[in-house]
Amino acid sequence: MQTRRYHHGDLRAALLTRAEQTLREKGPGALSLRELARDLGVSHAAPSRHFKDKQALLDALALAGFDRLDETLAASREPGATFADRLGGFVRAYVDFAVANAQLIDLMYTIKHDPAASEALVKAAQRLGAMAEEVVAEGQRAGEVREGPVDSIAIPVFTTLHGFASFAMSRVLSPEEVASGLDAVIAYMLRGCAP
Amino acid sequence: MQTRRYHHGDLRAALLTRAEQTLREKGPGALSLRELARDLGVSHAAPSRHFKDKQALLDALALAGFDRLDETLAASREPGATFADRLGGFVRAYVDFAVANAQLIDLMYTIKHDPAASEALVKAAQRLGAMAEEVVAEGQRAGEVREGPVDSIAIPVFTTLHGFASFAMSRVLSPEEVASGLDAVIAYMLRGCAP
DNA sequence: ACCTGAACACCGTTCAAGT
DNA sequence: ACCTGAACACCGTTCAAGT
Repeated sequence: MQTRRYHHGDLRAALLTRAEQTLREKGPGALSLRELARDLGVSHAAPSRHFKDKQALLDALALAGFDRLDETLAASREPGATFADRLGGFVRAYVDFAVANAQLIDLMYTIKHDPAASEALVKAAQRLGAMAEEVVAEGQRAGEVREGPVDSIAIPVFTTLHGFASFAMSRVLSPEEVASGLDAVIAYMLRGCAP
Repeated sequence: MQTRRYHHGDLRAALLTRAEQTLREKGPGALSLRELARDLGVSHAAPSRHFKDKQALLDALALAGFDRLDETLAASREPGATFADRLGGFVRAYVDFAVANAQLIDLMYTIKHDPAASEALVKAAQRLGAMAEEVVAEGQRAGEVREGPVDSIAIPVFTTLHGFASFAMSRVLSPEEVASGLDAVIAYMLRGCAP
């Protein structure tokens, strides 16, 4: 018989943590504010103090996802390496994250189709694009990537990366195709980038 | 004062048509079986005769989307042309469809993350992959595409295509980036395919 | 065969009221 | 400041009953 504490401490953070957990385990359809509140031992109206509506919670979740992906990608950087290694590392880090956080990645990217999507999310996605751009630009500086407008190479590269990750998360590609396909994809990207 | 007819004629088809319309106009969040039934002048329980639950309707919608995309791509085939033209045509047709049917494409591909996703949907997506594979294989036969396992080229190509379409639908790429980026992407794909 | 109407167990959101 | 409890207007799904 546990007494319900009046204050939760940090309900906002608790909501986000729990929400991501059920997103991962039961999918986006199973995400309910009321159930979240129940799980955390709080009244069903309590979440509204921290998120003005359900969409606001989803946005916060997606934004946190972008932040974590950013960190993951930044941590995978290998400054000294060759372009092939740098690109390969970037791609593997992105795909690994996508596979490990399929539902979250999906939330991060599908939210933007909504006309009312928050500007912050679009910016977060564009930050990732900028990171890919940087990898390509450094390759150009080193003479390992063909010359020309960075975007004419960075956009195709990021596009391939995201598409592969997207297929890897879904069942369009089997796990074996993902495993064996990754090297082929990286080789193909390198051909597309070569001078 | 219109009387409600008892039979609807073809309620199933009417439900699908109306559902796709509201999906397009108001997004997936606004799709409700009860509202659909109301719009069609039928009781809220009537749809259950034709779709066992909401997911079944969404699956049918996605499946119809794959069929239409298939037709669109098949219609864009130019058998006599060079590989570059054939690939370019395929890519443009896919991207155009994606931009014109953003919410639908999203539904088509996100549904598969659901563990309970219908096998038919996965197969439909794989049919598209097979079409891309065919374009690449024909390019190989003509000596315009590098040799090796078809998948080692077809998967990267389809992956790039889907990723670009996905970014084009969302707001990661601005409309200008999409317009100007398409040619760059096709050129990059061709470099990745070149012998 | 196809649909209705009522019922059930859920939602998200709002708002006075409590501490 | 933060939370509760009740209220409102919605959902999806099921099932006896109607035609």
